Amino acid sequence: MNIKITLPDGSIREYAQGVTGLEIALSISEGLARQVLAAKVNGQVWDATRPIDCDATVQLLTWNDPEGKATFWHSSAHLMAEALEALYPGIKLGIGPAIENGFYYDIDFNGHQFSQDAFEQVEAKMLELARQKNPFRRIQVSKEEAIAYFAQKGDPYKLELLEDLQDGEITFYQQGNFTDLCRGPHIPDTSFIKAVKLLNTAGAYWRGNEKNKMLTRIYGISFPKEKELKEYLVLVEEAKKRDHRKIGKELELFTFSERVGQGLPLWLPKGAILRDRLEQFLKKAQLKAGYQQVVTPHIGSKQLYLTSGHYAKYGKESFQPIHTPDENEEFLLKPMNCPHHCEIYRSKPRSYRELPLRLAEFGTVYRYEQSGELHGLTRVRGFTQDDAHIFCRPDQVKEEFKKVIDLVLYVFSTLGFQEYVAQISLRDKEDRSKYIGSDELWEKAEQAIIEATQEKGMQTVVEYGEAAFYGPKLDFMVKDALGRRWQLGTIQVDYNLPERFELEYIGPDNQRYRPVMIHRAPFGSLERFVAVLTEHCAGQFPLWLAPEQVAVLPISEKYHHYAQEIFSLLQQHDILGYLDERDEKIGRKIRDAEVKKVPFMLIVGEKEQSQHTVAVRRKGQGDIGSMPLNEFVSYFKEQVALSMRPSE
RNA sequence: GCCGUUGUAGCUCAGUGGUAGAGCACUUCAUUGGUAAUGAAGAGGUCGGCAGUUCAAUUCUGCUCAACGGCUCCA
Repeated sequence: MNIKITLPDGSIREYAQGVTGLEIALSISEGLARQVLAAKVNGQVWDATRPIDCDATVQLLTWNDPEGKATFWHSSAHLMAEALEALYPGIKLGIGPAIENGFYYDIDFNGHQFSQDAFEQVEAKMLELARQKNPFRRIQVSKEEAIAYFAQKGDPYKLELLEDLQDGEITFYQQGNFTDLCRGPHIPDTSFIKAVKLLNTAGAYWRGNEKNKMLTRIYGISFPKEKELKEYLVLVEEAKKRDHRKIGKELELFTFSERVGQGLPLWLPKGAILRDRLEQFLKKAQLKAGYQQVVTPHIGSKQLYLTSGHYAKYGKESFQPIHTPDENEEFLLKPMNCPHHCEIYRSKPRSYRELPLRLAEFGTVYRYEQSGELHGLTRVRGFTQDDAHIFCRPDQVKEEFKKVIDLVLYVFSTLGFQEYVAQISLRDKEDRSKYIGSDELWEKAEQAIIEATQEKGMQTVVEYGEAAFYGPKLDFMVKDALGRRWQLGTIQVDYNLPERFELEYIGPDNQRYRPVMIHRAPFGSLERFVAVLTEHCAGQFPLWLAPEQVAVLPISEKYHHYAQEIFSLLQQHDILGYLDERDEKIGRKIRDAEVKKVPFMLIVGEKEQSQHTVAVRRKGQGDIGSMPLNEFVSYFKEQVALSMRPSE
C-alpha cells in the first residue's frame, strides 16, 4: 500500500507504507540523505529512521534547522553518557537534553572522582564510539519492562522519571552499549558526530529542586564538521573579549572592593560620566513625555513595606531592618521605589484632572541577592533604577501603557538595541498563592498589557509564572556577549498597590475613585544597562556616550602650549577628553588612545601650530585630514548628533 | 544559599617545603619624535585572610573571604 508524502515545497510524492525520512531523502538525492538528522512528520520531530505509516507532511531536518541541531545535540548527550559509563562504571544518570548551544547531562558519579582534567579523555572516548557508526534504535517498552531494566541497572533517577510516565508511551533509545529512557528523537547513527568539546561542569540539583541531591552537570557541544567546532570556539573567544567585567576594568568604568562588600559596585569617574549621560538622556525624554522628577530617601519605615506587601513576601530574604538606637524603630533599605512614590501621591487630595500623574526618580535600591547569584554589573546588591510610576484613571491605562512602550523602544533604538525579546510575564497558571490581589483585577491588568502590545503590533512571547507578585509585566530582554539573557526594561500594570495604599482621586462626579499604577523602567537598572551596552558595543560606545571623546596629542613638548589652548577650547564646548603631555612619541600616544577606544585624536605639531589647525584622526579609520579647530568642533557636533539618531 | 574551579606586584600571568619572578603600567633620567609600543635605571608584594602540621609554609591540611562557571532565586 502506498502513502502520500507532502514535502515543504508543496509537492506530493507516493511511497510504500512504512517509508522513513531517510528513505525519502535518498529518493531525492544522496547528498541530502547524508545530511538528514531527523524528520518533521506532521509537525512532530521524529527519527529519520522511523517508519511513516500514513499520509503525512514531512520536512527533512538537517544541521541548518534548529530542530535538526537540537536532535544532533540530544544524541550527543547520549553519546557522552555512553562514554562516561564506559569510563566510570556504576554512575547514575539524571537527564541529558539539548540546549540553545550544545547539550548537557546530569550525572551522579556515585563515588567516582571527576574533574575537567578528564575532559580530553571523555572527548576521545566519544569520538571513538562515534566512529563505530552505531545506529540509534528506538525501542518501545512497557512500563513494567522499563522499571525492571532500571531497577536491575540501579538507576534511581530514571526510576523516578518513570513514575510520571504513562504505560504505552515509554521508549528507550539504544546505541552501542548504551540504553537510555528517552522520548527521542535521535539522529540516524553516531557517525554524524565528528567534533565534540566538553565545555564546563557545574552542580545542578536533581529536578532543579534545592532539596534534592546535587548532580554534576557536564556541558558540551558537538558538530558535524571539525571546522564548525573551530569557528564556534573563535566565537566564544570573541564573546569573552566583550565581557563587560573585562572591558569595565580596562576602560576604568567601575570596580568592586571586598571591603565595601560584594555586589556593591563602585563607579569610577569614566563610568560615572557614562551613567550621567544616560540619565540626562532619559530625563530629557521623560520631560517631553510629561514626567516629573522626584527624590526620595534610601530607607523607609518597615511599616511602609508591611503596607505594600513587600515585607510579607520578601522580608526574610532581604537585608534586615535597621533599628534606631533609642526608639527601636525599624527601617529597611529600600528595595524598590513604589511605596515612596505612593506616599507622594497621597501627600494631597488628587483630582481626576491631575491624572495621569507621572513620577520619575533615578532611585537607588538595595536587594539581598544570594551570593552565588552576583555577576558583574548585571546582578548586584545596590543599583539604580530609572524608575517611574504613572498614576492614572482606569480608562487611561492602555493609552499610558502604549506611551511607555514608545518610550522604551525610543531608548532601545537610540542605543542600537535592535535585537530584543518582548515578553509578557503573567501569573503562574497553577500556583496563585504567590500573588496578591483579586483574580478580577489581575485579569484586567493582563488584558491591558495584551491589548496594548497587540495594538502596537509588537511581537511578543508569553511566559507564565514570570509576573511580579502584584501584577503582570511586559519585560524587554536582551542577550549578553556569552548568550545569557538579561531583562532590561520592564513595564508593569498594578491594581493592587493603589488598594493597599488606599490611593484615591476625586472624579468629575465628586466621588472617590481608585487610580491604577504603571511601574516602568526603560533601562531597568543603570548598572545592568551599562553592562549590556558595554558588551553590545564591545566598549566602543557611541560618540555621545563616550567618557573620553577627544584626545589631544602634541607631537612633542614644544607644542604643549598650543595643545593646551586647543584642549581648553574643547572643554568650553563641553567636549570630554584628555591632553596627553607625556614624554612619549606620537605613535605611542596614538596607540594608547586607540586602546582606550577614544573616538577622536587631535594631533598637533609644527604644521598645525603654524597654520592654526588640528590633524584629526578617527579611531579605527586613521588620519582624516587637518582643519581649523572651529571646523572640527562643528564636525564633531554633527557626529554626536548622528550617533544619537534612532536607528531604523 | 548549594556544587565545582580559582586567588602571587595596579593589570596579565610564571614559579617553589628553605620568606619570590616576567611583561605592561608607575617614578626618574636621556631623548623632542608626525599617525598603533624610544632607550636606560628605579621603585613596588606580610604570595586573599585566620589557624594547624613542620626545624622551616606562598607551597601541605582545615576554616574563612572573594572572584569565576552553573543550579536555585530575582519586588
